[in-house]
Amino acid sequence: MPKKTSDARPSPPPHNLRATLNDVALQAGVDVSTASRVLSGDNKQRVGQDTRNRILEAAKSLDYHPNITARSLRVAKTFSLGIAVPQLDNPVFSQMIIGAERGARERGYSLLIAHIEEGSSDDAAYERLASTNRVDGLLITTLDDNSVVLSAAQKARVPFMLLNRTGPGISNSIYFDSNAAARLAVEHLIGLGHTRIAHLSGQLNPSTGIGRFAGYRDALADAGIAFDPELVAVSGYTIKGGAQAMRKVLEQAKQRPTAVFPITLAAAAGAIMALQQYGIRVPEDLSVVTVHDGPIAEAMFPPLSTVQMPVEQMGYDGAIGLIDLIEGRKTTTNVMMQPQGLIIRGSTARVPGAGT
Amino acid sequence: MPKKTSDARPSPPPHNLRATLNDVALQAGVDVSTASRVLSGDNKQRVGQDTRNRILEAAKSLDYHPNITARSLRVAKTFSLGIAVPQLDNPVFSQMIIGAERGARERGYSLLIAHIEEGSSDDAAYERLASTNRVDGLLITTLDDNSVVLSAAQKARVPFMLLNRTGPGISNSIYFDSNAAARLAVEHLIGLGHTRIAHLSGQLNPSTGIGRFAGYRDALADAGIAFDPELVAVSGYTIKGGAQAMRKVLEQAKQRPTAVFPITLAAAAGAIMALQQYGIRVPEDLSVVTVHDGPIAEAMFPPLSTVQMPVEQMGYDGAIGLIDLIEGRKTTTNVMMQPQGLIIRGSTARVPGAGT
DNA sequence: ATGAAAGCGCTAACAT
DNA sequence: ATGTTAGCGCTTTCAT
Repeated sequence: MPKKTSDARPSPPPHNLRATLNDVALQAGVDVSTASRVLSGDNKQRVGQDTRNRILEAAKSLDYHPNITARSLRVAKTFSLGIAVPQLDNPVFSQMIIGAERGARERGYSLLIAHIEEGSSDDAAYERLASTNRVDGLLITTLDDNSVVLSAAQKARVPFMLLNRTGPGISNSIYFDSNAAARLAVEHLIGLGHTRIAHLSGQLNPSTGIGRFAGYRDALADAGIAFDPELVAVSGYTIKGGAQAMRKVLEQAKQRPTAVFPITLAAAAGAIMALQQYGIRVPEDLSVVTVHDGPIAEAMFPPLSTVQMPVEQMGYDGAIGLIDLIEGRKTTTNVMMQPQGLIIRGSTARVPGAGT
Repeated sequence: MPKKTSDARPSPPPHNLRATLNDVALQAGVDVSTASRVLSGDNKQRVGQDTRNRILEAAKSLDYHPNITARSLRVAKTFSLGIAVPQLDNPVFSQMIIGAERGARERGYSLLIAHIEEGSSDDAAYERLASTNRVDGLLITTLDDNSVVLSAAQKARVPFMLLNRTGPGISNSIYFDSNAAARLAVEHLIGLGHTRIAHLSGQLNPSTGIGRFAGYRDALADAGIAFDPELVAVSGYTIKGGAQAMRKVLEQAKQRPTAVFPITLAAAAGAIMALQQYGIRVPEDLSVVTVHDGPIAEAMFPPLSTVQMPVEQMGYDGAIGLIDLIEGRKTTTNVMMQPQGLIIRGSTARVPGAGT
């Protein structure tokens, strides 16, 4: 019985559409420019306390939300960041995204993701994001060598930031001290009395692969342990690669190692599979430690001892740094993050036959 | 010495800024509306072959890329989709995102992600995405009950699609036949001669939890195996929950089960950890099978037998369906996906003491 | 302190 | 088949 549209009703959306700044201005009895001054967030604009209140009130009563598209057009910024990842189902990248999303959100930006399909060139993903003017900046991650990505990023003509990598000529990156992380891992093994320590190494990526390998060698050298090339095999960054490399080491080494340091969580998972095939017990017969304390480290059996890697933090800092870049607060940021520590779980033990 | 700005130079970006439609029109000697007709993709616009070519050529020579923000403002669409996920480092969600991103991209949309922080209400994430007019539609995933999410989505006032869930009053969803998947898993065990089959069940989510539990009971009933409540414990969807539930079953059951069907990959990982603590061998003493063939299924020891779940496909179909909704080609889509099959790996074997 | 007016780059009537 | 015009919602000089 109550007529739906009677007289002055303060029903939030006046029409079916969303309220615009103009609607707010009308209702507050001011000009839209004044409303803008109040509502644009830039609250250092001088507006009378009284009018300001009226505008705020009107906005609330109309459930006003700025149309970010219009604002973007006007100020020539999209307020969004793009992140391109090669594999989404890799804890390193998902954690990075979590961090980046948080950073972006805190600064009022959105995060747009692009998945770089296996096989398609990286260029495609960056072009997609940047050339259509969808993003103000790019967060760049890659498994491959930097060169490809770099040229793609240049082409994009927006500021960009390299995540988990750096390199010559890179003016913006946030990366990890892989060398220090490797040392931490290997020194842990050495501290447990191990001397025959294998390494399953990376190859594709200079930054991670070389850094961790160097840390491994340095730690051995510092402890006066001779480097034995038979104890090293290239695993890359996959489970399968880890398993293959582990088998290779077991077969090529005249004297079996008592510990292994696989370059990543994935390689470690593969290594443990291989060990179990051989009937080698972890950690009784052989200790395993790796870098990156991702969620599956806890889920494996035995739970893996790992060096903590601030992956989410890298994503967060990357986003913040990129925004600083975009907004002109900085022109260059190269930050190396340190490993946060060692989490000792069940995969490492004293060298067999060493007493307590 | 060469003057920077001499006469007609075809250097791609005329100024430091990007070329606009106007630049293209100028260079082609046509009006911007004509250029728009050619370049807006809507190529069923009638434009003379000759002018069309000139415009295309000009666009290429200027390296023109449409400003999507301006287009968005004009047509009142953002050409982007939002997806809100509760956990990014869960293979279910990462695979869904991969699929959704692919679907969106194929249709010229971008995918914007929002991470629902633990503790913060889901509302916040949806509001963030939708109320600032950043997205044309929402892909909704949740671990919790639907009700919360639903109200949040309504508030968002954009079309939305539920992923991996459905419910009464939901007009758009794409979900999984959990019942059938559970049957497949349990029938596999029954086929191997098992009769004492435990189940680690969900609880939080009606759709997944109830469906899989029902499939478990149905499969038992069909095989004439009596349901034994002692063999069931609630695990939820985490590793820790899986381990606890497994322990509970082992302790409460008068006669130990010979097989277990944990509700998810995470629960299965936890269960296996618990079994290893008890010195129970998989699969010699006890078989394990679960649903969702995520990447860690292969990485575990023993590699897990699982029912394949089309997670990525759900993401893809969800995105496509949502876009159909947005563009008015459909008004309702409720699709139930079927399990794709059973992958038998090393975690299931014939019941102990049954001969070949 | 506030209003008037212009314009970001694009698309879509409405001419012609 | 192509040009003219208006305007999406907002911010930002420039006046007052």
